[in-house]
Amino acid sequence: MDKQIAKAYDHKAVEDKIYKFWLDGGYFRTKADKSKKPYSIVMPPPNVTGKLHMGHALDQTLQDILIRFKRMQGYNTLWVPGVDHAAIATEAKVVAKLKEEGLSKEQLGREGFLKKAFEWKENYGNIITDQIKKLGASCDWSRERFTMDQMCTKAVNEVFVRLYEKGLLYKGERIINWCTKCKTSISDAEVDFNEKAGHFWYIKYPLENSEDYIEIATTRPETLLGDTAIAVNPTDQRYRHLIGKTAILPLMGRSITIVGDDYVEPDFGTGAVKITPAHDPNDFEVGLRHKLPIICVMNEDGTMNENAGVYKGLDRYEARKRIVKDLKALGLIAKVEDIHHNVGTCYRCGETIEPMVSEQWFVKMHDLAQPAIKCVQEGEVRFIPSRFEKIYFNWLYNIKDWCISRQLWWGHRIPAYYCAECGNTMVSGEEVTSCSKCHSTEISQDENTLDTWFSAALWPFSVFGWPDDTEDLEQFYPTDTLVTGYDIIFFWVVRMIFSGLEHTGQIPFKNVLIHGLVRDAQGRKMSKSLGNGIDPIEIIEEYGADALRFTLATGNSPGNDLRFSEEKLMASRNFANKIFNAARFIHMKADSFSVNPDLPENLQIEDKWILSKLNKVTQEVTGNIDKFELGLAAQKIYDFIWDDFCDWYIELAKIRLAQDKQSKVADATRSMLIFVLQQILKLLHPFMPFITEEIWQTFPHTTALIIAKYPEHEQKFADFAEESEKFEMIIKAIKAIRNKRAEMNAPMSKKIKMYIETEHPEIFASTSIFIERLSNSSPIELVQSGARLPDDVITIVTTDAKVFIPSAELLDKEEERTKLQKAYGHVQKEYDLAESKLANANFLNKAPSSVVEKVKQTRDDMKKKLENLSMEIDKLK
RNA sequence: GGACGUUUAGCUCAGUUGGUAGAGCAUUCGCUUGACGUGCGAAGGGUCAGCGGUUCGAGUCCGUUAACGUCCACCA
Repeated sequence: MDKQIAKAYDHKAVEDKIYKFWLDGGYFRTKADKSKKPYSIVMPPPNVTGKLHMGHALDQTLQDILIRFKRMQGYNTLWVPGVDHAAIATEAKVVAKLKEEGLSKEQLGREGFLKKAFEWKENYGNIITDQIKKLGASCDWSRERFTMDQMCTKAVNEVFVRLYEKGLLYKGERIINWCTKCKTSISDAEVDFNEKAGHFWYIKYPLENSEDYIEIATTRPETLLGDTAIAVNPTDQRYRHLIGKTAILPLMGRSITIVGDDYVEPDFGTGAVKITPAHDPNDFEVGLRHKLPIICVMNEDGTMNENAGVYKGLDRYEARKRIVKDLKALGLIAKVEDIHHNVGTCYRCGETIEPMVSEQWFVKMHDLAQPAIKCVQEGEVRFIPSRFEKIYFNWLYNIKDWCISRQLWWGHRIPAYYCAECGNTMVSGEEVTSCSKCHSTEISQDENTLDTWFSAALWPFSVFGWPDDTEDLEQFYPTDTLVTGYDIIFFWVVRMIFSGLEHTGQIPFKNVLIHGLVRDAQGRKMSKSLGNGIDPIEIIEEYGADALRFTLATGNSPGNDLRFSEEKLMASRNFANKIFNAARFIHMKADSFSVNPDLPENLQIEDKWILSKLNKVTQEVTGNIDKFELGLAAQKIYDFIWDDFCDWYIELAKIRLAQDKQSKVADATRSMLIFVLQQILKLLHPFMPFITEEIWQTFPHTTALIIAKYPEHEQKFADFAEESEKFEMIIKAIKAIRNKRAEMNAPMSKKIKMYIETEHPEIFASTSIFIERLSNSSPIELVQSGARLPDDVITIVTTDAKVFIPSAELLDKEEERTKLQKAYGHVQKEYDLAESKLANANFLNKAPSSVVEKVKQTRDDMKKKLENLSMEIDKLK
């Protein structure tokens, strides 16, 4: 630190250097060590080809605060970093890149494509980890994992095999969500419902052997081609007689039956529903109940297939237009309504989802969900804030089977093998080369890959080498805290919990700290399409990682969204600068002064005051962090540093040092400055690691700050409470004098004369130098009640003292009297309130005695003040 | 349709087991103070969304209403 020249903190000169220092020192690396209590966090893995956004920055900051705090408390801390292969997202990016080169997936073939994808991963995979480092994340990079590395893949295969053998996995034809753009199935959780404008077409289906029609309404006329029934509610008088009858499917001429089913709501639409089991989840269920044929009329790319008759080959929307036109021509369109309805879209690409019957792999969820519900109900896993438990339960109570197969190449290939000879299905973690039944070698592996979240669900234990019985697993699993946003509770948190319980028999983590979204200054969600995203790296460049971290950690509470603003960032940067300058000052005054690790014996009252405050803030901050109230903790440290330490203690120390540089008192003050600064650096380190470590190292030290012991509550400091309170009287007096001076337009540059009347003359006498300097007064005179004073004095009344300032020339009696009367009114109100409480027998009986004592104290104080004030008001008459 | 969140100073937000409200920014006034103007000293500004209840006491707990927002389900 160039303490002679630099007046402002330069984060650019510090952050990379300090990060390298930590890395070189191996402070992030952890060994399993049974003699120490473990504390572990597994990082939610960002997408391997992604870029750091503010959401990550928040997430990582919170984790790093917890890890650094626990590390300093002496825990054996481990923070495991890693990245996710992000199946759809990455595959889509690679496909887009290939397209630029005039290539397609299909042209390259599976192996060729995967080669390209791995190249892509190698090129871009480090970007995000480098960015995480910029934030100061103290994770153990020697344990960095990738969801598709060998270790994780082993876990994925093991889990697949176990679930299969347990009968919890099945392959079957079910209705799934199909994205025609990504050309893959996606799970229910991956469908976003967006309101879109559409139409409601009322279509007449002729009844067989009749002139009559039955009218249905649909938003997707093209699915008509796959209709295999019409359903009505069995209680519906209008249609009851038609149940069991047959209608003719328009355009196709097929006979379809009319069935009765409770699913149909008589009041909606026409009360009759076309049933397309292959293209609607509800219809699929109806189809199962009535054993209806399933006719799929669409291809994977959203064009109509051979079952679509003359519409074959047309895109689904083109087919829709043609079908409507043709129906119109036949006079079968009764009416068309404009409507707004919710349309399922792909969460990745935004394309309208096509529900479609398809053969896929599913995880049976019911049995897996039960222990996951229980462990949260019983408090084994705790959500912070707890309201998210409700959302968690709601999802699990209504859970449906999880479609885990994806028609992608980038991901874990499903370890299922099929025999071409006998059709046998074999599931194995090892490659299968011959059939276990017929010994044929005509074996092919399933072409599909697994949902990204399938591997992510195993993350908390796969990173430790599960299913092997590793030291890491034993020491660090279950992990302590998972930190993540509320947006992926369903995708991820739920699945990790049931997976952990099922496969390891243990919960994956004890606490789930949920944070909100980072929004822009207008409160909008940051998104690529809006272009309102703020790049954390640019912010770090301009303001520093410490400032960014502090901004993200303060002024919000768990689970709530936070608005990102430049103003807050500036305030955080200014805070860093404030600390830097405090340290610079201490270097100037106490450099080469070796601090005695034991505090000096001759502590002054102001020393005891700051130690008492420090002790209190230490205790509170530790409690707050333990309760995940990181924002509160940061705020308290901020206030202590800025207000108590910088604005008061350092100012007091200046006066002490100026008194007599050689004295023992001055030596003690120098010790104190260094001691308190060091405690401050420790307290703040988890929040602002770079600047604190940097300053720490400019003072004599035995260890790096990152592993220094976090301050603890000290009884010897707590014992200073009484004296500390006495010193508060002096602070109050100084504040009151300054206040009055400002009011009276008596600038601080003008020296004034003061007399003080108090019941605590010894305190005021011993600290008179502070009062004189900090309110620019000539030596104060302590006077007794009733002492003779100059005629025209302004009086300042505090609880503990009356301060008289002779300043006839400044005094406007009338104005002064008005002010005093106003003050009297305020005090009177406070007094009355206290009095009324004390007159209330219920209060006296029921309120805790400490509260009663406090109120009594207030009443007495206010009474004294009132007396003083009224005397002064009288004098002014 | 169901659930949840928010509503506190001009703005953005804190408020830890209930003990008559705080910060940052903004505004106004005063400071060329030997760490820092990215600073120092001060001031103004709030019936804590409305109503009702529990309590000696409610921003804090319960009920209800309103506005805004989010999530889940989903109507063919």
